[in-house]
Amino acid sequence: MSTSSGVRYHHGDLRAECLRAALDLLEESDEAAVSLRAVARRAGVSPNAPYRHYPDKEALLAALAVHGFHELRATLLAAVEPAAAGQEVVSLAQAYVHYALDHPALFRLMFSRPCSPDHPEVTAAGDRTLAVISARAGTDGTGEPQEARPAGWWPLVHGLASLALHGKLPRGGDVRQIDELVKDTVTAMCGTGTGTGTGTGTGRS
Amino acid sequence: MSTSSGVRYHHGDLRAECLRAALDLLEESDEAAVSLRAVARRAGVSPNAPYRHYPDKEALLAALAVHGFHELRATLLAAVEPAAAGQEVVSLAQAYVHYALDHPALFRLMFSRPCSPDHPEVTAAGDRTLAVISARAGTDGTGEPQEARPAGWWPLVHGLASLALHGKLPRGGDVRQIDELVKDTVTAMCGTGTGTGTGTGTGRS
DNA sequence: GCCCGATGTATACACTGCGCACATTAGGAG
DNA sequence: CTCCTAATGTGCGCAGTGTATACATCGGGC
Repeated sequence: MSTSSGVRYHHGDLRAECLRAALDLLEESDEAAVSLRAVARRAGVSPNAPYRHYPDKEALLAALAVHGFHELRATLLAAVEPAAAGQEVVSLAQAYVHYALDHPALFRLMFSRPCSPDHPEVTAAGDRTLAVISARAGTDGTGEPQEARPAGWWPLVHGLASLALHGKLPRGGDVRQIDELVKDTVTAMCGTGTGTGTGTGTGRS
Repeated sequence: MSTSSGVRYHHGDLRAECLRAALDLLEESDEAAVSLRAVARRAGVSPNAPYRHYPDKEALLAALAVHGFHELRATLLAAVEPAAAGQEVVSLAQAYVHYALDHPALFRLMFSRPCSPDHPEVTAAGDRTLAVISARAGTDGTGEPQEARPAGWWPLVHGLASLALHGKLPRGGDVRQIDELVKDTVTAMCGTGTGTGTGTGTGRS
């Protein structure tokens, strides 16, 4: 179904299309559904065509992880920008957990295997995201940093995300209640005094 | 290599042997290495023999997870028993992280996929372990509970374990330094005043 | 002594990752 | 315009996997 019909032999941008297809497969089911053949099928291309752009399956998964880290970073940046002073730790935490819940398979893929030895791109993308997390907010004009995130902030929030993904957090799977739980836990553990109502969430679905 | 030689046709306890073989494969490499055929090979048995005891691969993995939760529970109980008063949160946390680092593939398997809908045994085993975590210590004779673990304790420690497994914790991969980092983080976030020297660890290798 | 259910084997099929040779195309040199 | 070359995609094949089905073998009850 390719060479004799009018279908173009060259795809144009198969590399990007493979990423898209793999992401779709991830969202639709889970990592097990991401096979190079399924990706090729979805791109309307021969089973081995993706190998021209990704040397092996690990490379495709690594590219997916990189994409995820970029997206997570953007989400965190978007969440921290309009945050009211003093609510930054909560907004960031909620955005982090939201991202995990919105992209469960991708989030698991990003943190599943040790990334150190292989694929430096993944490590780099992860570190760039981590920089957003560990950075203190810039000065807000008064000259003093808006808020400092304690050293345990990331482990706490990452644990909340992982356990929420695993379904082991109380309050079932409702997003609003998980939002509230994240807010309560983070404020309690990080000692932010301002506690007014439910967090506003971060705009992500 | 089976029916005509003197080798016994029936294995005796293949169910347990499959579990052992699968655990060995997990420790030697990772979850990807656990195939039913490899398990059967290692048990010296036909490729399809395990299906007599586990209806499909998921069932085997679920049994592995159950085993892991039991083992983790025992480890936590062992760690909490000889703990000095006021050091319980730290000892438990270190034991939890140690278990993750000692059995990386199994730990990931235990928390990889949402366990709610399928395999109630896994959920039950996980909840029994969770009970050890969330329970307050019994009275120590004086009538007052030794220590209360705050609500965010588990997410924090689970996050520490996950990130340590992922290689994203500072201090490289050295166990002693991770021990100290866990101790520092947990005491800082959970507000336990007693801070004397490095934690003793929990006796696990 | 004989039969039956439990246990393990044999065979088969679809699917996967991946290596190899080949076909097709785009784009520049003449 | 023609031809050559490298990038890109196809076809085919191999080994390994999960799983279904039919068959062989064993141990315990009548």
